[in-house]
Amino acid sequence: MVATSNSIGNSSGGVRVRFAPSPTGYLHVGGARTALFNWFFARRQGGTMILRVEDTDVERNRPELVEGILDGLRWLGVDWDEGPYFQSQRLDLHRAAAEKLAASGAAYFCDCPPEKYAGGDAVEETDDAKKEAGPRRVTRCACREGKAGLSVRNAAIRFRVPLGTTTKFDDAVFGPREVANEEIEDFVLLRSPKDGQEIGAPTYQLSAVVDDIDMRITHVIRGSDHISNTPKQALLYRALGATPPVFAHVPLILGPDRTRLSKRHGATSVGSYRDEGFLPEAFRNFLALLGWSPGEDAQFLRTLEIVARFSLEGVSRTNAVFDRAKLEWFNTEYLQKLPIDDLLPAVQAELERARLWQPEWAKEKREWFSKTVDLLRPRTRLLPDFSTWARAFFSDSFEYNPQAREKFWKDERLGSMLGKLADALVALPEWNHDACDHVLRELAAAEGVKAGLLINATRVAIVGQAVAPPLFETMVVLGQRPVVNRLRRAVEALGARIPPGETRGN
RNA sequence: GGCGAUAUCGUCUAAGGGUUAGGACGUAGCCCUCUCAAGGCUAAAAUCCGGGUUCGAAUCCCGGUAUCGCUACCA
Repeated sequence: MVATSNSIGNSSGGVRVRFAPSPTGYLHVGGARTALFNWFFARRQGGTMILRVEDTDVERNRPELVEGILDGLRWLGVDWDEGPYFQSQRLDLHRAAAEKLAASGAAYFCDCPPEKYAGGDAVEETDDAKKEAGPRRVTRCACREGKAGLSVRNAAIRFRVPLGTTTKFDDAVFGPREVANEEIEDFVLLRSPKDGQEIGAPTYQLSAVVDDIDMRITHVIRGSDHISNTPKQALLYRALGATPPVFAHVPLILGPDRTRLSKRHGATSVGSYRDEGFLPEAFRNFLALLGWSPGEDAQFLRTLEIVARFSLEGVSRTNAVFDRAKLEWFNTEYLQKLPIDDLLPAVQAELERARLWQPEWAKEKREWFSKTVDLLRPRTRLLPDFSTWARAFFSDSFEYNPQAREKFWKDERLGSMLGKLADALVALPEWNHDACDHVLRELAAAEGVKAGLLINATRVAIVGQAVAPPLFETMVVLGQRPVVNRLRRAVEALGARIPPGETRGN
């Protein structure tokens, strides 16, 4: 066992999983999916979710990024029961483990230059001749057998991989695996001390295993890029006297060109999807189905349903391409199908962001707000649509969409007709769908034009868009006074379009 | 180069010896219609290649190919 003095973890059994990001960048979609799978599994099993920040790489760490990663997780709806723990604060535990391994002979001091190991095909430090012949072997240097004159003071500690045998582990996704130990290099546990340092820094392999043991992790769910590291870790577990956890490697997420998802493919950070106005639950649903299948045809799965069905058996072994079009489809599904009360807070946040929000919409005019959002949502794709495309529903200050004017304000008679429509509407004693419908169609008949001409022109006049909900429902939520005012404003806009004294051809 | 994994419509996937190989996204068309969506209907679209095993293979085995991963004193 590892030192228990500053041990974490409780004594109760049950599933314990962790998400362990390193703060070298933002939370990206691959990490988010890994976090999500851990979380689904923990929640499904009634287990414990632990967050651990793997910040052992002093060179690349950016501590200021940690908060952003946590924000991304919170937005995703991934919560954790323990942590965040920081590996940088647990170095003593890791070092103690390395020294213990060195003392027991499971590890050894090595002062060879790193370049010797990099590239990995130095057969033996002595003869170059053998490089050409035969299959390449993993580097084993003389330090392994106790090199003479070795200065322990500035040496690294390497794990002494036991030769002549094989290392096995079971993967819940990929099945049983076995590798010959000859293929496993004597990886570094503790880096050589930097100038002025008393003792070196632990590596990922060491820290991860020591912490997983100490935190009593039962299931390591992580990206399949770690599958090749796993034999090393299995070896470490045993050398430290611990039983390896269940490993579950989930396939990687690829860009449309089938290479690993990266900045080149555009937005890869979770934050950018939040900023674009995706709903977290839609994003979760999309990510859940990338590399996992419930085994039936269901696509639209609320989070609770996913948790209820999640199992490691359903995880795929094939890397998956991130398909933005499908993500957008999920978002429109949620925009349309969510119980309206679940959607309202998200729309409110969007309107607040756009400085369009009126507090009364959450109080005495809540009913109106709910109806309006419900009317708008079938035509929205992203949250900002509510404050841009649908701006006229929440503000008197809006502009006429140029394409809409072009398309529906062509007819020269429109100026006078919209004026007459305003006059007729202002006289209406009751403001409802049928009354508006009746007035407009009467006018169209009297003018000898199709109702559609007037309907489309009116739509542009009152909401500024060519695309909007059905007109009479729109008029009802907007209200009588605003509709009349907007029609009169449109009459002016239409009049201004044609300079006085000038006739216009077709 | 070495080691490993993976391979079903363009994409995500279902089927794990016997199915017209199913669903979803996207695409195309039709219906609906006051715009545009939504919705409904329809269509095109796949078992990487080659060998085996078997009465029968997408499914099991072998080889090839492709892709991805690892091959750091990064994580």
